[in-house]
Amino acid sequence: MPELPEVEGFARYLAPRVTGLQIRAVEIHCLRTIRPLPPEPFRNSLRGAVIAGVRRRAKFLRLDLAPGSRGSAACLLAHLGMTGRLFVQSANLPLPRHTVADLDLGTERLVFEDARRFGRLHTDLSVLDPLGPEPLSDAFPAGALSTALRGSRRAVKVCLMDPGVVAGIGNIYASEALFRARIAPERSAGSLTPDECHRLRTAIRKVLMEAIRRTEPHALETVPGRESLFYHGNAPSHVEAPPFQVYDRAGKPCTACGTPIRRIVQASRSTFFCPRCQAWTEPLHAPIDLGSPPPAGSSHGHAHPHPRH
DNA sequence: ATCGTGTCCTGCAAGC
DNA sequence: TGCTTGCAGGACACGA
Repeated sequence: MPELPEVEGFARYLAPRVTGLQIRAVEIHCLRTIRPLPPEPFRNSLRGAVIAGVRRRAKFLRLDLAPGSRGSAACLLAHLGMTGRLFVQSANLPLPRHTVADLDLGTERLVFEDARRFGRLHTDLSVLDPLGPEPLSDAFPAGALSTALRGSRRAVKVCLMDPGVVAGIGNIYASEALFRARIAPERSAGSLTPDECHRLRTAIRKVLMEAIRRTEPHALETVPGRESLFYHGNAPSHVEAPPFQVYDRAGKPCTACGTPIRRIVQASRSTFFCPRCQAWTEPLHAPIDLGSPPPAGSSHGHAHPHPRH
């Protein structure tokens, strides 16, 4: 699944390859991908436009279109969903099996491949409006996180995955950041102290920056003709597994203390954590059941007394 | 207003 | 071997 670091990798890979090229035609192979627009206005708004640059916002890839060029759209936004890839291949090569859309750029073709079809294409910038601060930007100051979490009774892990709180943190890096910050994922977001918020913010930036450094552009380049995905869980066998400390490591020893990593389910998503390093320091609560997710409607609220008061 | 859950979708792995 | 089942996940819709 492409998370923020992978999307950043795509932006860096694509920018030098498509900037300055004109979109001659747009092919939509899966209508779902461009919902809710009907396909014709979508195609027309892009046809003739010249790509002025590529950048990332949250997990969106943003292809800016030159203002003076034909086409009414200001930009093309791509969200890769779970299995999306955006890459350039020679126009005379056959399209991959799961191509959902492609742009004719002359001798090159920009291909959007997406096996599970969770990805989306937009020309409407307003989809970016509800997004919270960019975790790696200066607009994510130390106080921003504590302000966003204050008063929330939701679990901090669930809050981190809310794009309105911080943009672009997915399931993998939410678990990884909480481990780095040594904060239990089930803690209510509003119960975090300013110091814990500061630690969490530092951890978020650290895990994301390290992952961006790991993302190898040439791994994105070798895409045409390759069916397998390079994301976690689908990487070719010669690619080293990402050095996650807790994600997908249930039952394996914690890299810091050796305690088996535990998996729980929060908001229908897997959460991984070390029960010792991320020990719950709030007032007494019922022990967490080992290995199995908490029963639906469990007494979560009762088990965690109000912090303070 | 806030929060939790179900839905979309398909490839893969596990179990029978 | 071949089938069924469950799981993975971001964003969004919807109900409590």
